[in-house]
Amino acid sequence: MQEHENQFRDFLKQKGLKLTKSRNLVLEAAFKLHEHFDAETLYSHIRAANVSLATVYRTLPLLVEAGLIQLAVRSEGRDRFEHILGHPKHVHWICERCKQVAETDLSSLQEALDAEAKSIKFQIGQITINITGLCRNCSIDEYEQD
Amino acid sequence: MQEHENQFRDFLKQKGLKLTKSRNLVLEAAFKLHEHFDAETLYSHIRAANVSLATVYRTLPLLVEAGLIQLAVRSEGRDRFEHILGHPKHVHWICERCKQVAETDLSSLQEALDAEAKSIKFQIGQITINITGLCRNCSIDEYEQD
DNA sequence: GATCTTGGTGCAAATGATTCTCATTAAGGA
DNA sequence: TCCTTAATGAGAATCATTTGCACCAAGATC
Repeated sequence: MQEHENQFRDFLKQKGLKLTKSRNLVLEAAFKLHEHFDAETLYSHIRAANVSLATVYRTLPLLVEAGLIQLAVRSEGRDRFEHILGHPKHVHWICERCKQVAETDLSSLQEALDAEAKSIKFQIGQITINITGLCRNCSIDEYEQD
Repeated sequence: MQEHENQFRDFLKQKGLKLTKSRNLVLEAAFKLHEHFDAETLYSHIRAANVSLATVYRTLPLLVEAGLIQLAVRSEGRDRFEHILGHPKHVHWICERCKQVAETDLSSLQEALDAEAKSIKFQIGQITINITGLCRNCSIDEYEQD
């Protein structure tokens, strides 16, 4: 039994919800997939087990609420998630040109954010820091091609 | 002539695009509206001038590319923008309960971000920092009601 | 300022991610 | 095992955003 399964089970019980076969499959698939995934991708991995796309969409918010995954980026009209458990908070560096997403540690910012939150008495849930611009390779290309 | 009008004109010229009446109306409306606005709201302010919703949707990305506005938050399925010009970068504190969005200064984080960017050689375009959680009032309510 | 080239516009239809409806099924406590 | 109630699959519905198209208007050129 993995840690995320326990956490999901506890979350559901506490909310009076049921741990079903489909929900478990969504959870497992989410944790097997790499960093970023969208509903459709998740679905493609478990449709064979007769889990419907609707159920995927219904389960995703539960996983978010349970603190297991988080909305990472919205790209090309689709929501992309990533798992949080065992994956420390981080900054996303999104290249506008090649669309690649790099990540860096958040710790150097954490302190300042906590102080800010304290002063306005805000209870922090999720932190999303996305920076768009040009990655190293693409900013070199700009010089050469434009 | 306002500064944002000049900036938009220059941007369009540089891209070989035309400054049309409709585009100007979209720009003006965007800068007249308060902080956050969505396409539909913008449209409601200029539809009387026979500007179509499609044109609003077509112009918004141009304003973003011109560095005049930026996607602030996606909320309730809709994209919400805000103008950047004369509006320093900031952090959004989004309450999950009452949906209100507060803003605070970004300067305490700027230095750390710049250092990070430098070390991975990333050319920063836009910075989006959204924090979800509970605002002061709503976290008080939680105690009382749950 | 007339002409011409090319992009822009309004309108309506299309798209596509996400949500909802509903009849049926299955957790999980008693 | 039974029973209550939430969950599910399938497909229809929703709704923000995009697109196709026939007509229009910037703005450069003469």
